[in-house]
Amino acid sequence: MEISTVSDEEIIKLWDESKIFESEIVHKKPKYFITVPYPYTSGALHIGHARSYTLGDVTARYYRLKGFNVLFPMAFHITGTPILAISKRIAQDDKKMLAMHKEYVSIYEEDENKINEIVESFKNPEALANYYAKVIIADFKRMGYSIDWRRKFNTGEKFYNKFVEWQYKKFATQNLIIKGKHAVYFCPSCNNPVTTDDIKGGDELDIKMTEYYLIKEKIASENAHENCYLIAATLRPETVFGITNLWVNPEKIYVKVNVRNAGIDEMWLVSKKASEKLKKQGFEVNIIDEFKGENLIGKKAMTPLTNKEVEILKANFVDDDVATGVVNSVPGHAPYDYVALRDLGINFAQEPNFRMIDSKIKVEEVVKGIKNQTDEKLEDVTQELYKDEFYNGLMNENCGEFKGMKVAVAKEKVAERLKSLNLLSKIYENGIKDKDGDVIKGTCRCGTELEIRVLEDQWFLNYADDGWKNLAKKILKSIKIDPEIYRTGFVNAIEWLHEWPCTRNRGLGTKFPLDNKWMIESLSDSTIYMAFYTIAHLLRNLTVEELDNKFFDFVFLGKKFDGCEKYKNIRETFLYYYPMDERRTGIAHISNHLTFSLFHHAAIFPENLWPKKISLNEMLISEGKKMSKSLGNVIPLKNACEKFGADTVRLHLCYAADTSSTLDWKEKDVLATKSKIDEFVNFIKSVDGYASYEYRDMDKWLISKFNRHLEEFLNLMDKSEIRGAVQKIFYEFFNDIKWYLRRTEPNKKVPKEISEEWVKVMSIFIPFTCERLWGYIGKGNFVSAEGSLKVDKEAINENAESMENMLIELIDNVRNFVKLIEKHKKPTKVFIYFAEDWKRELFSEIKKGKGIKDVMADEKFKRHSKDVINMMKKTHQQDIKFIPTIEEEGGKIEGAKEFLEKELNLKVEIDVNADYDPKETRKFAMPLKPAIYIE
RNA sequence: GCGGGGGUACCCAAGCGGUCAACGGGGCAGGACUUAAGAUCCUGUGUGCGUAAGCCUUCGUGGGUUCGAUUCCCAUCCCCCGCACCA
Repeated sequence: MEISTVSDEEIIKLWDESKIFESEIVHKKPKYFITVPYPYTSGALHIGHARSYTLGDVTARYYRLKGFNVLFPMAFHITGTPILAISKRIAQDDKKMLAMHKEYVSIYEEDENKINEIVESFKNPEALANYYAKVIIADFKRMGYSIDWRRKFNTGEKFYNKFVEWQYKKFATQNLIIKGKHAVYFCPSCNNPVTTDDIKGGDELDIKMTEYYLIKEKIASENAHENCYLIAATLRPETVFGITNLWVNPEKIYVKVNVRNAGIDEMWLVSKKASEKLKKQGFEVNIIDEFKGENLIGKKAMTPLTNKEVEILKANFVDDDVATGVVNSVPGHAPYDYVALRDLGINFAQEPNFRMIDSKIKVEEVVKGIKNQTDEKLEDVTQELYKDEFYNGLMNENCGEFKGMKVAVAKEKVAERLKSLNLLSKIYENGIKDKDGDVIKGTCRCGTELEIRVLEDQWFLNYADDGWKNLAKKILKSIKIDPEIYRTGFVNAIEWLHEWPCTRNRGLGTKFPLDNKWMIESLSDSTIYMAFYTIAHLLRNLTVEELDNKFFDFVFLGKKFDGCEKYKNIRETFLYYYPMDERRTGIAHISNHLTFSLFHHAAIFPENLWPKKISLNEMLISEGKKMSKSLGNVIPLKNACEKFGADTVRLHLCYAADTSSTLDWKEKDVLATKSKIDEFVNFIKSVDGYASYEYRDMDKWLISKFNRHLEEFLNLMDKSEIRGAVQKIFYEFFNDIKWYLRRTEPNKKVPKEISEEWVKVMSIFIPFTCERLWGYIGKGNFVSAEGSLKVDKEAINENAESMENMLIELIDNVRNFVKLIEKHKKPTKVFIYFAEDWKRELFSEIKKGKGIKDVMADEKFKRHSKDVINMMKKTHQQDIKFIPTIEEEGGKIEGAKEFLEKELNLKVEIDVNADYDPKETRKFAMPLKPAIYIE
């Protein structure tokens, strides 16, 4: 087949057949193992996904071209609830979900019936995952990704489960997994915990739960033997120092309940509704007595830490369905309390502990304009005051040992203190207050309002473990981060990570090996799977039973067992590819996935197998806006490929922005990239057919330029500065080509060697185009399989480049003057003069690093002292690379005389001795910068 | 508030102590080619001045360090992202 004319699709087929992207051990060759996170198979890929993958593929191709044995694998993530949630909603005939997936499927299918049939099949989560995996593979191939597909798998497959189980058993033996309490959203009618995917509007709304601190305030009881507490709920435990009274709603039902706390029975007074919530949130609660709130009014309770008796007052604004229905009144710092007391006509400002936080904004000031406790503005001023106090406020002398502490710090400290005195507990409420003070509560997709339950036996990865943290820090020290600016992100992430709940009640993936009722959470099963890639295809030949702990211990850690010989090649394969040389992904993953990956590598693998480099890129937006379904500006990857061609999409993703800035996908710019590729094709084709011949000067210049750009290109690629690399080898070299063509017209012969090398390098970015061109220029095999790329350093000719540069600048200069002169008369002739020999000698002195004093010692310079000082001021040692003789300069211009005359439309007179110099312009001439006179 | 990143010409965007009036792309204007359009190529594109190698003012704003700052330091204003159990 004539490859020079075939379509992208046919090239993909040829690549597949030739297996050039399948990597096998080659001991003589250096290897390069690069991965990009596997996609989640719940929908079609869009152009935003393609950025990381394309940069990953470009890197893979780059190293392949440099002669590395590259492994670039891919798999699919199906762990977690989203796929299940979609299936369920499709099964329930959810219109929105159906429409969305019909749209996705219609990207790939034309026939309406077929589309419906496929979406119908999505009722089965497995079918959904498989379908999208299939189309993603097609998309990746269409994009020309050089992936070794033999290693693909999905995270629900048995052999992968075995691998993850092995990993978690390892953590268990290292005591890195702990068990504890964890609050979750729970749907009472579905009878299971829910995640974002099950919450109505969960993907758009920010549904969160509110964590209330329960503060136990001792209250007298008829029974002197029991410990009885009024349980006030607050978001601000540090304000206990400012409590002047308590609020209870007289109209609502309250209860006295027996709560068993750490084996001790206590009596709590809370609203009846609160008692039910407490039960659900893991408290052992028995109702002893039930009464109206008014029964509590007038009684006194003791505030903790300060041990002050305060009175319970009535307040109708207290909601018995929020937390406990008992509220601390802190008028000095809570506008609501201030206004409520003012409404009651109670004077409280005399209380010695009225003010307990010093900050700029004062409660008395913010409430000035507030009419009464139902005023809507109260919410605004509360937020304003709280924000100021929290971030800028300091605890004052009323706060005992906490005096002088920042409020933000004191909040934690006071809570800890109360906890240690057994005077603090927590309760969770559905929803969090938004900016307007409205509580947005989570509702299950089934329509039921969610409640909060506290799970007692949730499993956590204990990232707070000091030993583990230190290992993660150590790994970070040794790993390369590109661009380096993101390193602090990792430092912070490692520092802040603590217990991470790593199990879920539901979802696809791997069962938690220590407790089979749990599933491993989706971020937690994807931390060291890069190691799995190296051997995934070999494991297919084994039975699942064989993949036990011994097996993985041997393959990954080298622990031998009887019969391990059989798996020697698997161990060898792993060791050949590991450690991973590079992981490429978006910066959004720094705070979780990537940092988890560091932790897990550190815990499982020996130091010599830790990953070597993480390369990162920013996100992508479209025409200045974030891509989102609601804006309808999501561009499916397949559509982009069809519209612009995969090569254009690839090159544009590489060139349109630096990796560390957001890439704005603008159609206008994409089209410009496309036409640049067309230009490239035309150029390479125009080269065809010329045999090698004696190089002319301009050929040497072009070869020099090419090699210089190539050298810079290699440097930039090694630093993952892909945009800069493209600019050098494509855009800048293109400008050189244009110049070359102008200079050598009409004899448009470009050295064939350059076009070959150029096609090779460009195949990294635009592989389809280059594959065709490779065929066109008569090379066999695939350019994508080429494994050599060398800079011909010998060919880089600094002097030739400088001389050509002189010419370019000369033209510029002449044009400038022509513009000026044209206003007065029509120029016809240009005289060119060259710098006198003494200037050349002076340059050579400067180049040697001589100073003014050294130079002035010489009589021949002293004569021109004024000019010498001037020149030395302007000219720096490092700027002087080459000092030609007058003859060389003259020769260069002479050789280009015809060209100059044509370009400038002037007669050119080369006056080496400046015999005719009416305005004495020769004095302006410098080495490599001839002077000109125009008339 | 904390943490991170950033503010560069009409727009996007590189530069991160001297070669910078500032790479590259887009746009715009003029020219070549063409019956025309398109494509392609060339030229120009901060301002004001100059028939001669320059001068003036400019890289958010205001200071400072330096022989020299778009680049370093300080202050200040503005924008974006993260602050978690969500993939």
